[in-house]
Amino acid sequence: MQFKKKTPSKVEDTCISLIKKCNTLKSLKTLHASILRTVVHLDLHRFTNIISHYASLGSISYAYTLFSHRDSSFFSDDFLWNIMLRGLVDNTYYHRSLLLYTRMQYLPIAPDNFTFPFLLKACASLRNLNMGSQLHAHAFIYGYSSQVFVANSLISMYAKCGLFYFSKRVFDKMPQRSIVSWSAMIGACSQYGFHDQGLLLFTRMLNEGIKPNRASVLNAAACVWSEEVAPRIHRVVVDNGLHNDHSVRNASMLMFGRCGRIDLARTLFDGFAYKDLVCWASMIDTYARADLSLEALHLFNEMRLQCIFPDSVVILALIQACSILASSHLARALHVVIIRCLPDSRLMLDTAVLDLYMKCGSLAYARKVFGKMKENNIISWSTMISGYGMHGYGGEALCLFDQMKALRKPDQIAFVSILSACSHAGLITEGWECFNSMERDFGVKPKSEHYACMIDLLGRAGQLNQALEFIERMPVKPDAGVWGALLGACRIHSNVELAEVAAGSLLDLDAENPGRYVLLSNIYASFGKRKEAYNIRNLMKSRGVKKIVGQTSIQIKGNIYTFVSGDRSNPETDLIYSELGKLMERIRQEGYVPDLSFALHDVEEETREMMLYAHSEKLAIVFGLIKSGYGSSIRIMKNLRVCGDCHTATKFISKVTGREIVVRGSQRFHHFVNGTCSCGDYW
DNA sequence: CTAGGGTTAG
Repeated sequence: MQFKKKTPSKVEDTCISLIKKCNTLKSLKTLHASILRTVVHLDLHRFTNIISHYASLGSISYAYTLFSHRDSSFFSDDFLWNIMLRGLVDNTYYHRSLLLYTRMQYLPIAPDNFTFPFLLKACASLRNLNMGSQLHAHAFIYGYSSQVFVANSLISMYAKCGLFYFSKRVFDKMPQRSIVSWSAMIGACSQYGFHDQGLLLFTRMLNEGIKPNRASVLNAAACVWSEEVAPRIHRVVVDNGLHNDHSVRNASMLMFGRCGRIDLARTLFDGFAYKDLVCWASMIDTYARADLSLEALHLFNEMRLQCIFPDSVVILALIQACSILASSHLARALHVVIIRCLPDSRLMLDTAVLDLYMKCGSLAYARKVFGKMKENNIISWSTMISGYGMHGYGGEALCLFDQMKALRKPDQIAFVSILSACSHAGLITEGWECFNSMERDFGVKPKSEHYACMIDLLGRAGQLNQALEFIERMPVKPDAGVWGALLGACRIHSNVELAEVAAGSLLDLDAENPGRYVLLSNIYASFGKRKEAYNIRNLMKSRGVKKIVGQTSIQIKGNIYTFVSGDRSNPETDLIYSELGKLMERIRQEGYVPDLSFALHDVEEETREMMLYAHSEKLAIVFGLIKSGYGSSIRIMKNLRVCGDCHTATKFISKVTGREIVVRGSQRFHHFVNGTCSCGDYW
């Protein structure tokens, strides 16, 4: 590129427009050299432009070198400083930008209203609250803290650093606000889960006559979680002509999906003339979160047919979908895709895969993935710990927890993982030790979930009265999980009085959960209190709560077979039932006694026993025995908690057949080997 | 020269 000599002012203009036209680092360097050859003394304006352009082309170190060797007459120009700060921040050199600001304070140069937004952005990205609030003070002293751009930056800085109420205070005190102030504040509300407040702000904004733009509706849409509100927001979107914007359309789609209107989400999806990757990812994720695994997988196939390659977000959505299906085949297939195609974001994907393997019962693979992970964070540790917990490996979980404690401060969820692992494994002393250390050693306040684990632990030990006392002494309000744990313990230890206490709260707190009614009714039935059992079932019906049909599935050679109680839909039904009959006879000889309290109550005893035999768990196990090679283990999955009678029967089956049987219930895994179960008969 | 802005693991 050649630089032509013209009159000085023209030269300067041309020069700057030439600088701006450079779109590669190489062309900029050539131009820079030729400018230096032609002009002896580079003026401030051109110098700044060159630095700015080096930064925007990514050569921040070059820009910084130029800046450091600048002419002494440019020394205290704030524009130049701002450009340098912007360059650093844009290139994610946040720390460096803050250091430069610190140096600036010792020089005769004052920050202006442009300076603060750059620096606050750096603090926000670094989550450096300390520096952020110092900058707030400086901005105040220099008189810029109410300036719209500065205040907007403060809002998002505080929001990112975890101080929602500081954001709110800045917002409330602003003498005037721009659309950006509103959308930043609404965004903060959605980030902190204050959805109603966010929607309220959005409405207020509209009432003040401010025309919504892209960002504001995106943030408002993220606050929508109810079917009634979603169409209203969508109308605002359409009325303001924002419905053709890609990101807005994707956000609307997700909004409908979140509110349970998968149909409307799909309609929007189908309406996209051009579907980008985010669009596919969002729809697949919508299906996965709605437990529509097969739809998610189907859509993924369609995506592949259009030659669109998945990214980590798509894979995460698929992992979610597979965890419902619990297919270890699919898990491995996905894992292969990750290893081959997605070397980035490995921590997140590996953690998700780890969790998936655990949920599919592939403990060995999970362990392998964890062992090979290059880095670990609190999430991956917790995942592995709760995975061990689900399988009843309390010792391994504790060992891992100890290792983790040396490296990271456990958070609330980490404690849920370890406490539930202790309760699943019956490690009572260890559980108490963990619980006591929470607040004492780590400053983590126990929440309801942690108490629920402890109730489970006490219940397992049969200390039901202590469990109740513990609940009464809880500093937080016991939730459904806590009472549910007590009710479960009452079922195991046959305590109808306490069951009634627990149910008293539970049937209000968790009124729409059918499992609670069924459990209580079973407890009554096991005490022969037919009338009470019947009443509970009636209460459930009158409240319009539908019982979830129990079903068990088993995978044979990549195909998934599902059974419900008394199922006769399998083509090999006759064989299954005749084998089932033989097997039941065999385990009876071994000492199995059917527990009729798990059958329906209003039929004859003989029929009840037949119905018990035909429970979905038993059908799936028998099918597995028929279809799999001798000696191989059998894996089945149930959508609900495993039935007590099936649990007993499975123990006997594992003994008489010599097979390992792995059952995934809704709460945990049961490994049956030679007549015993890993749960220690507390499920 | 400045702020907000679609999907992401326990």
